[in-house]
Amino acid sequence: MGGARTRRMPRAVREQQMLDAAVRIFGRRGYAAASMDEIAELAGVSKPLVYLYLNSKEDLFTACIRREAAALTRAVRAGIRPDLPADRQLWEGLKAFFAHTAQHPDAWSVLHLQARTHGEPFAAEVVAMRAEIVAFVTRLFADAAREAHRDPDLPEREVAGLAEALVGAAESLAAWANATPGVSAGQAAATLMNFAWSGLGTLLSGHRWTPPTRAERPDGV
Amino acid sequence: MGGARTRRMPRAVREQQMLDAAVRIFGRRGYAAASMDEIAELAGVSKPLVYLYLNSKEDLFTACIRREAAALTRAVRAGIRPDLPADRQLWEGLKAFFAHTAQHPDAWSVLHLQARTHGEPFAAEVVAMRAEIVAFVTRLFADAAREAHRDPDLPEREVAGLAEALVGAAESLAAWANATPGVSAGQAAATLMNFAWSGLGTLLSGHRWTPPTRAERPDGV
Amino acid sequence: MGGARTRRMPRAVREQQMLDAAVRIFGRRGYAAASMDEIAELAGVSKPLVYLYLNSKEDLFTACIRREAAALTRAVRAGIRPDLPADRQLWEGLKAFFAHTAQHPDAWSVLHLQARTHGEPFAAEVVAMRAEIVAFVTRLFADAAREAHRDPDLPEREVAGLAEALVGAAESLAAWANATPGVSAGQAAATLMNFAWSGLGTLLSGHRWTPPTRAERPDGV
Amino acid sequence: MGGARTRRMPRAVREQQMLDAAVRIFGRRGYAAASMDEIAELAGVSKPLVYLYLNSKEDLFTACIRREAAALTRAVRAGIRPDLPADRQLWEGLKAFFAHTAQHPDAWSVLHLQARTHGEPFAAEVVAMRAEIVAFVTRLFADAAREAHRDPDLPEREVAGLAEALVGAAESLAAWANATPGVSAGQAAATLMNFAWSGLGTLLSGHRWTPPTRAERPDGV
DNA sequence: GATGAATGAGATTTCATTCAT
DNA sequence: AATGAATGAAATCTCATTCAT
Repeated sequence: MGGARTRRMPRAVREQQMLDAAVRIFGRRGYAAASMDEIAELAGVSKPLVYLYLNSKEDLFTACIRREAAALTRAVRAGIRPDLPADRQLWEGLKAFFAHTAQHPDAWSVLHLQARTHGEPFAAEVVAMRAEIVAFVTRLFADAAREAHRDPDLPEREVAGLAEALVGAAESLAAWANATPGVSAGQAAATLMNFAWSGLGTLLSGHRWTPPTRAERPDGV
Repeated sequence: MGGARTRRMPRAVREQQMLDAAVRIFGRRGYAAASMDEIAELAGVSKPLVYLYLNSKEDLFTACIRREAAALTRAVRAGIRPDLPADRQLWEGLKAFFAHTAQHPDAWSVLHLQARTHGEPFAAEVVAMRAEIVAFVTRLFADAAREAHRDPDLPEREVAGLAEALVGAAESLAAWANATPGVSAGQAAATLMNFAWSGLGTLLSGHRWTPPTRAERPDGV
Repeated sequence: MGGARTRRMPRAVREQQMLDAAVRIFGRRGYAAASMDEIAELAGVSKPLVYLYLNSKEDLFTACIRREAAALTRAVRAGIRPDLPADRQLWEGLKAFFAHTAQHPDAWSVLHLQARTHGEPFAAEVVAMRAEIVAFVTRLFADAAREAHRDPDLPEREVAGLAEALVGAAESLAAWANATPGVSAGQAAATLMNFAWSGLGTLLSGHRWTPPTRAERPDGV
Repeated sequence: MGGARTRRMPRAVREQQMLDAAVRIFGRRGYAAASMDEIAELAGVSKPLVYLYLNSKEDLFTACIRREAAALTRAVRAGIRPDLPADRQLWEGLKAFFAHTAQHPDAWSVLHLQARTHGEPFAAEVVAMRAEIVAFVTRLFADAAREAHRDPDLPEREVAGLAEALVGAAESLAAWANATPGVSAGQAAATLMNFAWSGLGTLLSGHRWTPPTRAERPDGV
């Protein structure tokens, strides 16, 4: 009763402990370099139990990715008020994103680095999550155009590219913010908002940067 | 020269063949999953020779990173005319970057993905390369401010963040352009220029997006 | 009794269910490849119960062998009328043997194949059963000699060899009859009777095949 | 030079040593219970070398079966003079068979017991070898009929059954002869010849054992 | 300059078996 | 009477690395 080392726990609880340990090890060592021995030890159980519950190293990795992808999207969605204007929604979403990745760096490593370094089965899980976020950002950009009462004449492909760029920048800044002491989630979000929203506004007002014509630089790549 | 199966070649040539093979395998399988057997076979030599020339798996990986980081920075630098205005310099640099990563996807995978998923010794090489590029972009931003004859009142930390965001967006777009059929290096560069340069211009003119005050959202994160 | 999933049954019944499952798994997979997990699942009980009742994998295997050896000898004995002449007794015994092995192929596999591929403890059980059958056949052969009113001058060792050969042929034909569609127990028995009883008659009448003398083949093995 | 423990030998030699060890261990322990560790140790090499040369446990087992099946058929064929009459051919073949199995009991165990206890891939190898031998015996039986200038009126299926029975009896006697001290290959062969050839002669002369009619035993199985 | 032969160490995975309820 | 939770021990297999020539 109230003892120190808990033995014999219900399966659901043990599974979460195992996933916690696995995310930490996978996030720090990478999939291949992570050893099931180490994960089991960190989870405080024997290796056979990990296999009994999670089946195989691949299944364990997949379970980690799924859990953390769900947690991240849940966190971002929870930060958003759909009734606010588009810029405010993006701002809240970015803040939630940077806050979550800062608080769960190993999980972020699993999603951003480790899962992508391996074949389709794993990468596909992350691609799905990313697609959801890119779609959300794309919708916000369209809303912004409507709110500005402009017919922006931005082709779909370009909007998709812009959303890609924003999400990519966010992913990159997450790593930067984590690695640079003194940079908070709010600061990272503000930097990105300034960059992105200003650029978007300029584009919507019809001003765009155009590459030099071939006449000027006939030797272009 | 001449014969069918070339044996006995000068060391420098053999080494490059080994690095070629290693970049391909490391880029596709990842560091841990790559096997020295496979690399040696692809290089057309025996394993002991790989060890004789490159010492160990770690050293071989480091040599790959160094060679490809140098190749990438060389390619970007070669694309730039320092006498042109800042926007044109950035445009040329981005075009060169996207062109090089598209032409050498395995090398880009080694630098962008594989090197980062492993401990300090490897990541450090890439960090150095990235720092050089970020510094270059930061300088361009400052040049742009001077050219606009504005005292932008942009604190250094923010400029660094912006450069970081731009480089991150570029890295992300490189993967996107490689994976999306029909997107050329030029198009990826144009998308990014629109995003970044327009935003930068707005910032320089003093307009900036500001987060809502605490009064409005007292429950903020 | 009555409900869908029967729980809580008397020990004797549960034990037979376990043995049924074990015979099937052991017969198909072999001793070592059979897993206690699979046996427990097929028996519809939990693994600890199997251990509670049958003690260990070895004990379980031994119990299977014993039960099936007893069942086979019982079946053969039940087919025989001791008051009939020797040839008829052999005929009935063979028919019963082929019928039983055809109806219980997994049990036959356990006795004929699996038990023999393992060390003394298991093989011994089968050896005992086999010895009983060989002794029975030997007795029949002796009876046949007496019935024929001949002093056959067959040394004991040779009779034992003949009985051994008959039983071996029967075992072999059992597998053949099981594997060859359209061969019934009666046909297998008839084939063997023709082979064995005719040969025995010839031997009893004093005609025997004699190997060539050394003079003819001085290089014999 | 002329040292005690030989290291560094050509691959072909090492492979044979490994097969020797594997046959011994597989023959005594069975496929599943045999451990690659034990085989490697008995062969005097490290485990990785076994895998390098023989690929996997399954491949190693298959290689054993193939080698020993080839050796056994070669031995039997070498013992036969095709220009002799049928009975002499059978006699020589049986002698060679019993001599070979007596001299290589582990190999015989691999072929007769272990290979059959496992799935198709392995059993198939032995089935092929056995089919060859059964075909040879069938041919001899037909030759005997021709030599006796009889039109035996033996249906093919029955001849096949007889050949099966003979081969089965031989297989069984091989184990018996190995286990019974003082029984030589020649004695085992003589016992079987007496049994088989006499029976065959009786059959060829038209006398056959016929089962009782249903009228006599209406309750037959 | 180049390689066939060989291995120590460690990876994932499975299994028979027991404890606490 | 019965079981969910848990494990020690060992299996197959792979890999980076070296030796002797």
